[in-house]
Amino acid sequence: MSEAQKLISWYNQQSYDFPWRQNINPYNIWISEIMLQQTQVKTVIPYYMNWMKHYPDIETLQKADINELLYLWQGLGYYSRAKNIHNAANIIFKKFNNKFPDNYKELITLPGIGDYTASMILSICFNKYDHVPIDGNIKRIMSRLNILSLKQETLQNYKISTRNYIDKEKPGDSIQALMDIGREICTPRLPKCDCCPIYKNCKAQMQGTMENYPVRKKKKHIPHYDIAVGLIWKENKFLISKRPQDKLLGNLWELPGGKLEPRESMQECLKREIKEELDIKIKKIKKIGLIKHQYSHMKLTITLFTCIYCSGTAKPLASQEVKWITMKEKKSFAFPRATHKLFELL
DNA sequence: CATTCGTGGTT
DNA sequence: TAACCAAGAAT
Repeated sequence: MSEAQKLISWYNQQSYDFPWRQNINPYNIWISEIMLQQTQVKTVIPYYMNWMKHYPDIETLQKADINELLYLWQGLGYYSRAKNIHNAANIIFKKFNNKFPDNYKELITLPGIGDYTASMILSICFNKYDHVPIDGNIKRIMSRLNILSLKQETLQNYKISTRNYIDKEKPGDSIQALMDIGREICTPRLPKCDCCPIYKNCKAQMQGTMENYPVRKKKKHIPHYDIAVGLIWKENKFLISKRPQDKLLGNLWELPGGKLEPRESMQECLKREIKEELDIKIKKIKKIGLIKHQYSHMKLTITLFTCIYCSGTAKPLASQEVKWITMKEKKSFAFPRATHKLFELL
């Protein structure tokens, strides 16, 4: 029995029944694959269920409002994924006449779909053999099987080694089997080699050096910033502003404020930022509390103040949208996690 | 090719 | 508990 056949036979004995595997079609797999990018299965499941309830197909999705999509995406992270899905749905519906592309050339042109996702859709939905999806799980498995050095860890190398484990009749099942092994068995730490159907081929397992692969790159220093933000009240409403589309947390709403500059107090910072961004003046600044929040590439300490609107137009100089809303109305806007943490201080 | 994109789980 | 990591893509 070939290695690929061993995998298939192992896969058939397993029972990982995720919602996107219950009715396999390009739309379902596409949405699940986008959500699963750099995101754990456990986290994705409730978002996926909710998404399918609201947008069961491409036609429903393409005519949806991006703000609604973002609202459902709240808390998932990497928010440009929602924007990309929306744009891609429009392209599929209009340019491809609502027929999901079944070839690499067209798939790869869609926003948010890269080599991995295109190959995954082709393998699972269309049972195509000629494109091998390489993700973090498969990299880890192949790196351990072949004890690859940092220099050998190239996409092409991964694809070549992975081919040996793909059954020509059932490419989709082969890939899913590898993903399941990577997630459940060949884990980054404490891999469960006893349960692995292909452990006999694994050079790292022979040496007992599994955790050394894949080779870790040196970590980058993560900067830390202090931020001051304000709940600016006018009557019973406060001000929120929409973040620019193509930057961090694009299209999400937040409380106005900004980064502390050298030799500046937090209160001075808040006044300056609000003057710069919105051209308004405030009074009665009072500290509420602070939260810490970590992104992939920076750490923030955000101090929350309340204050009273004094004068000015509240016209955003940076040309992003602003709104005065009541506390009740805030639950119909999409905010990033950090802003939700700030609201919890109240 | 290195950075920039979030958030929550895990050790 | 700080560090690492998760079904990557875009720039």
